[in-house]
Amino acid sequence: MTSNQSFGVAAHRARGRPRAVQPDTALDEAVRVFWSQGYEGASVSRLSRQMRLPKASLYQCYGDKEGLFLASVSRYVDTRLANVGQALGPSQTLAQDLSNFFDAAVTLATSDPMTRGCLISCVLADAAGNNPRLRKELVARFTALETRICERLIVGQAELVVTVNPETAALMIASVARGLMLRARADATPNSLREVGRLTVAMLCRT
Amino acid sequence: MTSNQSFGVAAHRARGRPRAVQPDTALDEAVRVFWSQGYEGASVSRLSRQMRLPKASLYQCYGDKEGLFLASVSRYVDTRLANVGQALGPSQTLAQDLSNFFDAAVTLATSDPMTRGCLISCVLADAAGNNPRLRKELVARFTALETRICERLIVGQAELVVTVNPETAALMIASVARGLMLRARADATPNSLREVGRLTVAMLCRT
DNA sequence: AAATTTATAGAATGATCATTCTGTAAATTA
DNA sequence: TAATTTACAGAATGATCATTCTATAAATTT
Repeated sequence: MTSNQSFGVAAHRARGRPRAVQPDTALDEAVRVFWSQGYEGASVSRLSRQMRLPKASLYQCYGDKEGLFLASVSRYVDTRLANVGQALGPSQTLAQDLSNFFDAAVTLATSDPMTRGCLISCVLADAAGNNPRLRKELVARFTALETRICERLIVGQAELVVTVNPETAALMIASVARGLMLRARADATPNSLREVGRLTVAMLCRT
Repeated sequence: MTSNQSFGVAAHRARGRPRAVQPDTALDEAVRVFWSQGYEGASVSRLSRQMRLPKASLYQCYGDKEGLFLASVSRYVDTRLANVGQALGPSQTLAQDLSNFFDAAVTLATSDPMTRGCLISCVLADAAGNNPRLRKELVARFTALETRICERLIVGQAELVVTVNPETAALMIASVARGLMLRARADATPNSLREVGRLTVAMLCRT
């Protein structure tokens, strides 16, 4: 009994020779290559080899290197950053949710020495310097996180120490998180970074 | 009456044909190229052209591209980051010095649209992913700032809201500053970033 | 003035870059 | 089974990469 390979219930298999690897699995490898090598530093040859996807198929799927990178960023957001955002809840107190948020970010940025830091804060931010499309992508990703944090702050506004502007506080929290991602790129210990998260929460929330 | 070209009073001019451009002037241009293009994204041909320094002279001076980049980072620290660190004083209250520090960082990161963000936080951090020497440089530059902030906090410890660990607070302040640099890379307005600095200071210092 | 020294301008080099092409393999459809 | 469709494996392409070489220019020293 063969599986239907995640197609819909009544879907037929696509015509032609099937792919040797699942596109999502291949993208996970692309994420790792870009994350460690940077956008310009990652060669298509290396990407193709590590993804185990032939160059012709790679260009068929993603158009060009920039398209592959943008797909990798999306995959990274969906698979690696998803639980960082989910930690914001609201599920517990604001202080607890924010602590979980920082802890999840630190764990993501420090768990694998080959992929330290954050694909967005460390790699996309560099590539955004001279590439309008990548800069637009960076703006979108940054704004999305700030909006998410801001909404959580508004829900729990009574738990904030003083009447701060939620938008400014959200940008401040996002800035701390991004600073931690950067610091993780440079051999910081997870514990030292977690302490920064705890301090930030302690200063923002009522005891 | 010819100047002695910034050599010592009794120094003789060096033998051989003199350079067409001052090395420091050339380095300022290299800083701009790396800052906007990234380390891997900046080609030696472009660097040579924009520095108006022939490739042969470039290699004679700096060894290779990595050496030129490290020299550019040093130049950037000395010329662009100097006043950011100096803003920490101590010259006024802790709150005022920290505010000036954040403001100087924001001004640096937003004043020229061709060179948004920070050469260290946005460019060196990316290149540090797979290059041990550049990672070591990143660690050194990051640590230097944190040490500088920590010393300032210890001097003004009485002005902090509560008894916080100065090292953790220093890392937190540095993280906010780096997060602001990243956000500046993505079209943030100077004012929104300055507000984050003000909020951070307000939370850390006694009114 | 002749010899020496260093920089210049730009061509040359070999490697690697992103991208495309060629021929074959593996699937579906008729 | 024959025709069609899509992917595979890897060579080919032309551009660009970092780096070096060649020949000449501009300075100092003797």
